[in-house]
This record gives sequence, structure tokens and C-alpha cells, in this order.
Amino acid sequence: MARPSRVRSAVRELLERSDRHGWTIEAVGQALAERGIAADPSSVFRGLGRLEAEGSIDRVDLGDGRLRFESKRQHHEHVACERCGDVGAVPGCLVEDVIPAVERQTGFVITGHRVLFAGICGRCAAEGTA
Amino acid sequence: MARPSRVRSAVRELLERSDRHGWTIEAVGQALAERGIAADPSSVFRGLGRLEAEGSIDRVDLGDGRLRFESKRQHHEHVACERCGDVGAVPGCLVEDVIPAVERQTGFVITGHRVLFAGICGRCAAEGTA
DNA sequence: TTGACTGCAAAAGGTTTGCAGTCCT
DNA sequence: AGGACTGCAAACCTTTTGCAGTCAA
Repeated sequence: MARPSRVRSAVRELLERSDRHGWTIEAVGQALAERGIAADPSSVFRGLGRLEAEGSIDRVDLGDGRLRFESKRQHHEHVACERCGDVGAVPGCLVEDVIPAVERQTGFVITGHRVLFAGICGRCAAEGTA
Repeated sequence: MARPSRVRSAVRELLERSDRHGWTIEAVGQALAERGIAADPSSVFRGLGRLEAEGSIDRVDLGDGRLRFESKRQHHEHVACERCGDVGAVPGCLVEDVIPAVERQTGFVITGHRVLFAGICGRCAAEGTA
């Protein structure tokens, strides 16, 4: 039976309370450390995996080859800053209405999708012009 | 000065002549081997990197954390089969008309995007029902 | 006592890089 | 000779796993 878990529950709380998107294992570890909670990366990894398996959090993919997670929210897409790596959310679904056409064109049965924008966040843009 | 390159030119030809999408280093190596061209993965890696740098090929990201490339073509998105990994193309751009709205909503200046569909390809679907 | 959790260290999987040899120019 | 290419082996980076210790039930 599952027992109170120092690391896992801290991870859950962190993601639930933050509106940050695309947490990496490393970012979670740092955030926990800042709160005085030591956690080995492997424990964070396992915690995130379990939380995902039990449906508490979502895994997201930002195309940088790193595992990323975030708390469950309404469907949205992501935008990542090319300079600082900051991740923002684009509310809503941008492609659901074209899925039937995609299925027709490709012969695939579409089961999911991922839309990721790349760009420069407001802060970095301001620095650039400053 | 660049000289005739056994590996790199073979890689260029392979990608140009094939309509396959999302070549991995490994896939390129295998395809070359089948054509009797031995090539070390690191040489394939460097070749692909150079071809990309000189603009001959595109890098694509299928979200599996592996480097993938394909010959330059008209803009299109990708769909990957969850069973067999086969990669198909979705012609056209599905999101360009929403980019202004995304910029407004997020405060990012959008410089690029990636759309990836997941699904079951026609062949795998047929096998499933057979 | 049993089994869940955790940290540490090592394995894995892929990409990158260092180096020395080969070959074209 | 000079430099571009290549293969081999090692370095890297992040994820994943094995193991043994700790701790709650």
C-alpha cells in the first residue's frame, strides 16, 4: 500500500500550486531544494512517473528530448522561448477541427496531437530592444 | 575546402531520392548498409549535421527524443503511427492563420511551430481488425 | 514483519567529440 | 603538404534500473 511520501507528495504539491508549464526533473529538484526539500533526481523521476500513471499530472513534450510534466489543466498548446526557455500556454485546441481532413489525407486514425510554437517571450524581446 | 564525401553524399542522395520522412541516424545507417555503403553512425551524424547547416535538409522532431531529418519539401506537418512508428505527412500549414492570435494571447513573438499528430496508420489498423 | 519510499551508484540509449589515419586536391 | 573525411573509442547527458537502507502501517 502506498504510504506518505516525502518526495512524491512534495512534487504533487509543487506542480499543483504552480502554474508553470513543462517542469523537468531537474527543475522540480531545484524548486524542491529551494523549499528545503532534498530529493534525488531518481526519486523525482519515480514520483513524476507515478503521478502521471495515476492521472494526477500530464506529461508534455517540448521537443528538447527532456521529460516534462505539468499539472492537469484544460487542453492547451505550448509555446517555448528560444532564448530563455520559458514556456507559455496557448489556451484551447487549434487543430481539432482539421482532424477529419487529416485522417482522410493520411489514412491514419488520429488519436492525439501536439502543437508547439517557438518564439521569443515578451521579456526577452524587451531585453533585445533595450 | 570540401571534398567529395563518401558518406555525406550518400546520405544526401538517400534523403533526396526517398520520400520517407523523419530519418534517424540509425535508419540512414541501415539504408546505406543495404546499398553496400558502410558508414559509421558518427559520420552519418556529422553528415546530416552539415547537410542541415548548408540548408540541404530539414531537421524534424517527432517527439521521441531522436534526431530526425528529411529532405526539404513544401511545408507540412507529420503524423506518426503509435504501433509501427511509420511517419506520414500532412500537407500544408494548419496553424499559420492563428499565429497572430497566439502572439496576442501569449505575448511571444512566434518564429516557428511544430504540429505532430499521433495515430494508427492504415496498415496497422487493418491488421488490428483482421 | 512487510512492503513502500528513497538515495546512491551504475546501466542504458542516443548524441557529440577527440584523435589519428586516409585520401583528395 | 594541407586540410577535409572517416572510423573508432570515449565523453556526455538524461533517463532508467538495481540494491540496500529506512520507515510507516
